[in-house]
Amino acid sequence: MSLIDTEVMRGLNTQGALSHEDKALLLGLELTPRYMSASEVLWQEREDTDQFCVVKEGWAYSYRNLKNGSKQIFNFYLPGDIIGIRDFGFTRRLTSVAMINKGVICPFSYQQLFELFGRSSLAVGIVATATRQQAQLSERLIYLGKYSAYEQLTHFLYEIYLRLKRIKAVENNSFFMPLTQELISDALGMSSVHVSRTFSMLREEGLVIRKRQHVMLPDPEALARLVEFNDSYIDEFLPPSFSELLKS
Amino acid sequence: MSLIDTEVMRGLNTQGALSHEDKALLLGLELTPRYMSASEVLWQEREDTDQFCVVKEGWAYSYRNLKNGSKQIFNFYLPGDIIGIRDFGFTRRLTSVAMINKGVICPFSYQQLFELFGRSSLAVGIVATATRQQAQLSERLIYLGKYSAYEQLTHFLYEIYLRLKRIKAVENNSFFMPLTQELISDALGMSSVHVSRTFSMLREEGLVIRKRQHVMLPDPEALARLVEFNDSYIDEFLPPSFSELLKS
DNA sequence: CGTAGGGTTGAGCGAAATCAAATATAGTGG
DNA sequence: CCACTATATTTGATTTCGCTCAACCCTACG
Repeated sequence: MSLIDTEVMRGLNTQGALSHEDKALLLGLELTPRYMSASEVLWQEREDTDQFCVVKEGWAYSYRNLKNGSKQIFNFYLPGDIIGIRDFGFTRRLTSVAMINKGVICPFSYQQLFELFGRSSLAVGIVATATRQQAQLSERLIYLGKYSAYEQLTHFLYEIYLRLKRIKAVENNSFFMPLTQELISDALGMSSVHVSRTFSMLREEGLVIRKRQHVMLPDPEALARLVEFNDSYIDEFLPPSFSELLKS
Repeated sequence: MSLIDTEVMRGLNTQGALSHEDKALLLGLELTPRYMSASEVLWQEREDTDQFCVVKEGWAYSYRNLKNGSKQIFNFYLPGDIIGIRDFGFTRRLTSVAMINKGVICPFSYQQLFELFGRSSLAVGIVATATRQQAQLSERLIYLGKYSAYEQLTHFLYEIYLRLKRIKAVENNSFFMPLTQELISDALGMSSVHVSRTFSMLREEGLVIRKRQHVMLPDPEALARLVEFNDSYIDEFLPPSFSELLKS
């Protein structure tokens, strides 16, 4: 999974906004693969910020260890996602990042990112990518604040499903999800015990079948209807006007 | 309060990264003031996205009306803040935005933003601004997920205090805060009744004195210690290396 | 002086946390 | 291939935080 295949960059590309040099620059970010083992830490909170990463394979997550001993997970990163944009503009890492399972990442430097900024289209692409991450976070925030555990977990599973579908990692409504209930609980701000109970409810209703790391959603759209899932933050295209604006 | 006075842009400027043209472009965003009354709506969720705003005076907030009748507030915008970056890269608004009290905003167009992207320094500035907003949101998320109402409100008040201090709107540890407890409750994901109770606790402990729209924190740092406030996401400078990278 | 929009206070309830114990299941080395 | 271990998951019992409902109070303002 390459950056160039992400929603945002594909959008720019089909709008004809990416030159050969642009694409070359983008691909240049992914030349130095690094093989990561499960649980390996990419960086810790408060370390100096000096690079970003593209996930090529495997899942990663960003988190903060809290003073009360628990842990808050912010994001799960799937193949094709950029890790570290959140820290752009800060000298130190705001969160730690670690792999969930083994995988491959491609680190790239601030310098390389700045080269992208020299090209409007790519600057636009980066900002759009960053705001999409932010939009994802915002949706999570809604569910944390105002909805029940049941609705939260439902929303979470459907979001993962959509994101995986976009990168062609869903087959027959089934997908691989290397998350423990503990990890899910740290992301959703609930106890792992309650995650288990909530999974049981979903299972009894025939909405979610989960066997260790394999999840099947017999009727994904049923989940979406349950929580009135607003998929625009994941699925929407770039505004068509971007191509016009980039030409001027 | 102008964009050019924000932390991020001042940082770039003192690093010598902003040319005269850059500054002119920035100031050009603030040429068309629009006077807004209290509660006036800037835009609604799902409307076409065609502009951004800088807040010159007054407070605004972004929110989503939820299917269960409640409302989730994402951000409060203070003078100097940019509204709408969250929607960049989407064709429709992800959230509604409205004024809290009366004020002045300066709208600017996508076209104008794209002109900024033609200049690396400003593109960097915009991304840094966007990620700072995201960082703010992330901190909120932590408190929503893992901390008690008491800790949440404490954190919230200290954050507002810090943001106001940065724009010189704090005097003698006192500041003007045009928020009802209802608005606060919609931001923090708790009931307004419980916000009231929590304010009472803070009052009894002598940590917060609140009279209508005026708040005084006798000992702000005491609040910060209570929640181990990590102020890097508000107060930290841009990485010094930015100036080097922008030259190349 | 009356009213309306905040804010405060009390009582009862419920969702989810915590604590604790019992079961899977995957991996490991022998 | 099996026994053993560590890690996940499930289930039950109890507690707690914060919600809801309801009444009441305050104060700014026409």
